[in-house]
Amino acid sequence: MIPLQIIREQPQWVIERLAIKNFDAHDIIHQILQFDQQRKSIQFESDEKSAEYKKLTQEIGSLFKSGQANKANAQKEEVSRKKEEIRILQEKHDDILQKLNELLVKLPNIPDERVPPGKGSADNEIVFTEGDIPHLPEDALCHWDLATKYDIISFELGSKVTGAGFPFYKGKGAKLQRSLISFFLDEATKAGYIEYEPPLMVNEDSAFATGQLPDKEGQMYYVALDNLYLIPTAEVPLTNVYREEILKYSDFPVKLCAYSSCFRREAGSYGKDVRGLNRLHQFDKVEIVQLSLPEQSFRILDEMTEHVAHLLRQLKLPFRQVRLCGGDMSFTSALTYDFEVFSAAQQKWLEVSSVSNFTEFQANRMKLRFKDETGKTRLAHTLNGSALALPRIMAALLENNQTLEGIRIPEVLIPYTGFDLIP
RNA sequence: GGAGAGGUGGCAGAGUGGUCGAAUGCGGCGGUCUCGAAAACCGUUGUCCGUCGUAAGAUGGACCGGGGGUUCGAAUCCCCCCCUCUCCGCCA
Repeated sequence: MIPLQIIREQPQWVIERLAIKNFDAHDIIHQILQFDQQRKSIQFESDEKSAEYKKLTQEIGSLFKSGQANKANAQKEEVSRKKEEIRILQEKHDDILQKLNELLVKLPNIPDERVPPGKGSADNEIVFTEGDIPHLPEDALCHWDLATKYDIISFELGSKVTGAGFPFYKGKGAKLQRSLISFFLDEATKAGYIEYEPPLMVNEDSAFATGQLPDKEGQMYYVALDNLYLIPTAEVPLTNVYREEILKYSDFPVKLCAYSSCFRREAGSYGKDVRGLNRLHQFDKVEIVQLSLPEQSFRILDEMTEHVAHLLRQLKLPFRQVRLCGGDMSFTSALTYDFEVFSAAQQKWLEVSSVSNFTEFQANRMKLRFKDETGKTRLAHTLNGSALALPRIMAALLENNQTLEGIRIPEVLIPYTGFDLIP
């Protein structure tokens, strides 16, 4: 949620910035300003009446105390009238406030100056590409075929037991998966992130705070009986750890990480892109989250992308860093870098990480604040990144490392797997 | 799931209808004292939204788990929900 203050002070600027996200905010902003004015004047009126009302009730109190019950009773009628007036004003006020909030919630975060304009992924900017693209023989297999050949992942079993998009990992495939998780968590911990094991379901407030609700309601699995949502990413529970908190200046930076399964309905995704591990309903991910001082958040964003790049280097996967354009970035983000690895058999770049600075957008929703040096309460900034999402890493590892003898395991993972080859 | 107890300021903890945003203690911050520190003493110490003000600040309103109700008046009484604790049941 964009702080109302910003909209009041520079509405035109907000409209211009949001245009980068292909969002026409003109009407909404004007309505917001109108409602804001109305709300304030109603509050002024209501506050004045409340003050009078309070005084009257206190007078009645002291009249009763001094035994002047008759006088007191005589005043009751006027108090009731006042009370009714206040009630009506309150109702109006709350009604406008609700409308105002409904509009505010519709506005996406303001994109940073570096965000390029554009409609979709074709307009993203490649920041750099790194690593050698392996040259596979003609008969190289895609990961879904390798999965079957080496009996390490079963999509059929997943379909039978649950449904499409819920694969089983098996034997060395399962071990490799677990090794990647451990490796990623160890790297995050080394980098100073505190490890959490979060709940896999969250309540409505949490889902709202990070921006999943009301916007992406249909993307989450919902447990109706208990009114809980399965998390689409550990970002949700992790960032919500600090919901409604006021941090001290010295608490920063706050760094958290977590491994979790992630659940996404992916309604509306079909076709080639969803083949194999490319797009799943349930997948594993290690997530890093930071809370930062506003002045430092973009520097921290760089620190986080560097962390991700370092992971990919260690896994010896060819990758590129991409700066998302306005049309491709998320509702909540101010600046996002994606990382894509090259999956050599599919001949495709696959997104394995998305690192974003949400500036004060999430913090505003969740009232995550801090006291600055002068003692003033301000909104913190929140950031997060995948470090990393497992399935596509797995896909690229299988495809890129296939040899006649089997799948080679990257060196950094061998201490975790205990084997260097899936034969 | 059943029975009971309870949710008050950063923490502990008083407050059971009126002047309570809320005693007191601890902690935090500022000061006195000190070579310095501790102790002692003094002062200060919540959040949100208005109004006035460039600002510092002044001032009004709201908030005692959340929502609703009773009453001229509610932290205090009633109802619903959420959460915590104790006991019983069930169980990885």
